[in-house]
Amino acid sequence: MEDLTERQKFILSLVVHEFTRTAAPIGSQNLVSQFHLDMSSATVRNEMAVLTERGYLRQPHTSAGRVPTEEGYRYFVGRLLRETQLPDAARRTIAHQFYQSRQDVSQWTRLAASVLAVQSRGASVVTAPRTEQLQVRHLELIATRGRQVLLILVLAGGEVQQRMVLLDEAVSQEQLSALADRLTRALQGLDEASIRAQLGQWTGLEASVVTWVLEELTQAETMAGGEVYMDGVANVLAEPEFSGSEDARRAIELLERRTLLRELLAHSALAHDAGGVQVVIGGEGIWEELRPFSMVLASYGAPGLATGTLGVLGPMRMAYGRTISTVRFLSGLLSDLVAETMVEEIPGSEEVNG
Amino acid sequence: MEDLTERQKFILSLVVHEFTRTAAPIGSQNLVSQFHLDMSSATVRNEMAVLTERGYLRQPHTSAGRVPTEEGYRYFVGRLLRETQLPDAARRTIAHQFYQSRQDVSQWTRLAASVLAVQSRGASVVTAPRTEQLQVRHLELIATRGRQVLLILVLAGGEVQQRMVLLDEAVSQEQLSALADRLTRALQGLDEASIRAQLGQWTGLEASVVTWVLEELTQAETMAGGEVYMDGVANVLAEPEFSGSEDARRAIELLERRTLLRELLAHSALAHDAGGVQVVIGGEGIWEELRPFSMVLASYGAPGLATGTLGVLGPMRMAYGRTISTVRFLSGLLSDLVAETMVEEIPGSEEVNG
DNA sequence: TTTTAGCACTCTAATTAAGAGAGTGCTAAA
DNA sequence: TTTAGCACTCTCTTAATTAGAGTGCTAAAA
Repeated sequence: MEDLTERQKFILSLVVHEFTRTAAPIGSQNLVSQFHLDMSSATVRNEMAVLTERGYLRQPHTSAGRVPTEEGYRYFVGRLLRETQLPDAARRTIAHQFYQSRQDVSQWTRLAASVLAVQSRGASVVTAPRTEQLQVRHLELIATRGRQVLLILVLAGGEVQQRMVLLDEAVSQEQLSALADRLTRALQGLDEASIRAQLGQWTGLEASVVTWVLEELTQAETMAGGEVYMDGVANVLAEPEFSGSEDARRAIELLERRTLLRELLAHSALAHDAGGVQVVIGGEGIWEELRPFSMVLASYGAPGLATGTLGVLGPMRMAYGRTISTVRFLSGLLSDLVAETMVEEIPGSEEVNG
Repeated sequence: MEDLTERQKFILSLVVHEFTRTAAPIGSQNLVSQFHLDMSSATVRNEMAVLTERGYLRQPHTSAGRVPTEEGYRYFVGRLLRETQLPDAARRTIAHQFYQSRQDVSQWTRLAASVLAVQSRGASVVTAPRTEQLQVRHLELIATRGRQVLLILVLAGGEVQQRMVLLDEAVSQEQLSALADRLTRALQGLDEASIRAQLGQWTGLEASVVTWVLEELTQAETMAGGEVYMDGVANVLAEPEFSGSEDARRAIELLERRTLLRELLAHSALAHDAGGVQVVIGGEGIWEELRPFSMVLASYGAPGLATGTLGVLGPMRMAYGRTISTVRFLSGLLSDLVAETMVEEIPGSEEVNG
């Protein structure tokens, strides 16, 4: 099948833009007067007929204007949308906000969710950065009261896990510190499997602590994705097509399940890829609950170090241009922050010794 | 003004219950046949007229059934609702779930939000437990790469703050550990003000670290309330009176602001208190956005140790009985967990020394 | 004095009918 | 290839009608 003519592409773009703005079907007349096109409405109608036949537009009913189909949006995003950058002013403002909360990783994700929600006017979801490879970097035991001890486990990548444990007998802080030091040296750089393999070499109190460390690693593993921050859920409800529909409720349920991003990325091959940013339009036939929605998502972070995901859920008629550029910008910004701030390879950490 | 007769109270209860169930105005006929009352609809009508005059019921329009007013709900919650307990089975199930994630504080709050949302069929908000008095318990410095060091600050109460800092020059892990140990001894049990008072006595690297600790304390202070977990937002949208109304969107916006619980508790004197559980009905004339909603909330934790808040947002016609008993039960459960697991007074922590 | 049957009255929500408006596809001319 | 003209289609709005639920009042019964 031959490609669309330039004029057809142009009209498709106009319909997508206008529908994004008004959420109402677009008629030929409307389009001509709105954009002062130097062709007649009949010509536009003919082109629209072609676009409809090709499956890029559809009519809600015989005598209504046109609305983009899922395929129409895909064509638009994949071939008509030119790469845009976030305005410089916006970039600077956002970067400044992040600069101010540079020290606190958990703030990033919250801030990213907030910025994303505001810029895209959709619901945003951001997962905290975390290492895929869960290795022990450091552990610490802190006496609290009697036999209760706080176990702090720092993973490669800087993630900190904490847990209260109950010893068989009371142990002084000095002894705990020495024990933690010994175990840190022994376990540093090891992942769950390696530690499990040498579990037999420990006895008594040490064995207990190592077991707890293993449990903590397992739990960190299964928690897969870590903290999830959401923002702008109310934005979705503000869209006219969702006010008072079941769709919005189901979408929010989906977001609340917290597994959505992971599932989507697992199937990411299916989505359209716009320079590292994935666009999932209308659930791509796989996620039935997402049918009236689109999602724009991207991973961020440094591979092998720590990675996370950020995404936006919005109506299918979302402003893809702005949303994609925001997601791309934030993804880059967060990647930089991860690279700057996160812990790097363990062997090199002792480069200055004594 | 003399009090309501028993029969009037009874009818008010029935109206509240029935309206909670159906969300439609309740007529006298309806009520008689529904509950096989041994009085005529005319009698019920007369009593309803009294209740309406007293301000406990109202009619959406002249020829409609009755609906409880805010005052009606207040009377119901305050004087008619008898204290109920969550069924034993439910209590056991919930306690078991918490038992399984006993070790991880951040899991509690998430789990509490989930349980609360399911049981109350509303939107739940839970803040993580935290100490009001921010005192240093322990600090740790972990070398990562070059001059980058991970500063871990454990507060009294067990809360852990982490932060990446950049030293002026590279320092070995041994030196960092010694430094952390020195500073832990010096700062242990002190709050922000005390540390700030003796800031002058530190110099060089130590002064830097102490400054970072102070910054971290300040930040922990301003974050007031710590992490906020939400669940069941979609439940609110499922209620018939909110499907397709602005109200639901505004309520969700309110929840997303994350300051709601704090504001509500600050005014808690205004709300009705049902055995430690606060019930805020229809915004109590203060929170305009909450007008069509009610909230049931409670604090939990051990005073002076660590406290948090949990609450439910639902329609004004929510099932107060079940919601209140769930909130009360969870509040108790979380309090127990905090008391069991959290760190206690610092001076006693060295009871077994060497 | 309290309760209840009877009844006229009121207001909403659902149903139907009519018409305006927007937009289309087709035909034939430019 | 484009465009003016036109009949046609379908939805959305408005108005009118009706069915139904529920009320308040009155007068009789308990």
